[in-house]
Amino acid sequence: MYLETILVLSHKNAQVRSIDIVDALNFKKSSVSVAMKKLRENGYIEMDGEGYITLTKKGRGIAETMLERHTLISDWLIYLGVDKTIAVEDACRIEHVISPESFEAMKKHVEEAKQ
Amino acid sequence: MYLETILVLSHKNAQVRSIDIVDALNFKKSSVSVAMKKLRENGYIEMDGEGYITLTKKGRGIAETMLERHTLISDWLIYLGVDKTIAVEDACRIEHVISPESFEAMKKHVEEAKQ
DNA sequence: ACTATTAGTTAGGCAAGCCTAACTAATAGT
DNA sequence: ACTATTAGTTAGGCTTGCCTAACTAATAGT
Repeated sequence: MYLETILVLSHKNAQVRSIDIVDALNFKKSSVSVAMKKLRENGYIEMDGEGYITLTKKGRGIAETMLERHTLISDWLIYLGVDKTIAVEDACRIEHVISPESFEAMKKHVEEAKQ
Repeated sequence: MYLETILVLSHKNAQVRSIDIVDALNFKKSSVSVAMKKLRENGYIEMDGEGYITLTKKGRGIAETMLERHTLISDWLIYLGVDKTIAVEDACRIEHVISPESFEAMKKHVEEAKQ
């Protein structure tokens, strides 16, 4: 969730700080601060002296996986007629629980169905 | 999760006790005991003197919703070529996070696609 | 200079949902 | 009768992931 948000923010913002994540996710500063600490400790992100956040290779990989899942699942739900807001919320939750196998199968299916 | 398990067990077992749920879910007795207490307190199940469990109307409704979701999602993933074990595990998690809107859209799509 | 705002931190709380450990109570085996 | 097994309970622990509260430190407004 956090990694994906950082990736998305880095696309449109040039630089990403904790406060941007706070605004994006509507969480509290303290929650984000603690989460960033953990991501730092586990080597998913790096933070420079001014608090600017960059994804490590490891973190970027996960972020990209999540973003791909999110995009495909929400697009697909929207394509099926689901309201966009709901589709995005559902994709957000499904992307975290679906296995790589199921996602790949779904991806293949969606790509075929859309043609 | 628990309600759905109770419904499935009641189909094949005539009577359902906590221990049956322990075996079905591979949880510990204490976890199931605590969970049953909460379900009882919130009016989802009833337990008689011998510990036999029945779903209330409220509990049955939720159990049936979950089971329908579970069945449709896992069947669909299997249909897409996902290994059955993985499909069932994924369905288990997705059924709890998908909205009614998305599920209905998906159901419609799956029914059409299968013909 | 003084104050307000902004960014970030730590500490402690709380709920969910699992666990182990220690217990009661009833039934079954010999 | 005594013991082992089976079913169930309570208490307390742990992790995740959010929260509020109280704090530091730096920047901006007048």
